Amino acid sequence: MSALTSIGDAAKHTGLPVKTIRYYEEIGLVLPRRSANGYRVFGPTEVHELTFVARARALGFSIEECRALLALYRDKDRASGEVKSIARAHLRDIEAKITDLEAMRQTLSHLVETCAGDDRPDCPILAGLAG
Amino acid sequence: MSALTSIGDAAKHTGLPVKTIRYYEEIGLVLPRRSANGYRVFGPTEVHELTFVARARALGFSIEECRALLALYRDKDRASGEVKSIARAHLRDIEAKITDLEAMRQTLSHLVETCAGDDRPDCPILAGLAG
DNA sequence: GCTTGACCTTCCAGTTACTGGAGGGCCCAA
DNA sequence: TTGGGCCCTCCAGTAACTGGAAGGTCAAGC
Repeated sequence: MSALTSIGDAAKHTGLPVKTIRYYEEIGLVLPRRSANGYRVFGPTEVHELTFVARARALGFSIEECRALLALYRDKDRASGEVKSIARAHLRDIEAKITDLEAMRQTLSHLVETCAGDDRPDCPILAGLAG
Repeated sequence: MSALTSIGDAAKHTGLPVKTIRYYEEIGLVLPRRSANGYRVFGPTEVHELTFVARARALGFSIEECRALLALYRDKDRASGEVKSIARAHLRDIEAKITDLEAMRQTLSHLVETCAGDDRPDCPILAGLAG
């Protein structure tokens, strides 16, 4: 099956855009080999790594966090504590973002509810923003 | 009081960094006048507009949304319906982001909980990312 | 043998909203 | 006159792609 794939096939397997896979190579995240004609060639390892990165990105990890996680993923002798501490730090970031967004949602939904939203100029939203 | 202020004073009044205020001028958002020596001069109107933008940004509105809101803020004949529709669209964005982040938090906190986080290499977090 | 189309390649520019820094004026107080 | 604290402009960098131009490769069809 997935012995050696082109970038297009790797994209289909991972759900990542072709452009993104090229970008990941450019920044040294996942490095394919090259065939005689200069085309990128992805082995099963590289496809797995791309899948790994795609999932980590979907969980909101930054590229640098992905780089660190990928290094641990490759290192069969890693300590799971290292992985966990990266994940926990990211989890805190996510929770902080949720808190911020909840506050925005609260304020904004209140403003939206109190605005008539008709042809008249009076507007509690603008008034709220003006302070 | 706030008759005419320098950029530094405008920054203190609005809580915005000086650099950000310069940037807002550069993109045509809030345009101060200039004094004879080339320094920016902010009247009460500009200071109010900067405050308005600062609040809108704090609620997560993009610069382009701020530009639209500011145009409505300036237009005393606006229809509040226009403001409300911008705000409601943004509210939907915020809610969508919260939903995404909640899903990430859910998945990630589950992975974190199941990881021993010690010196051993076995790691449910990495396993989960690998799929 | 030649063309067509779907791949693939590189390189360059743009996106969002700033942020940092270099290099240099202006102005008031000691 | 020197110092410090403002102010100015311009340039480059950030994160993570994304779009587009210009061109090479390869198999299928006429």
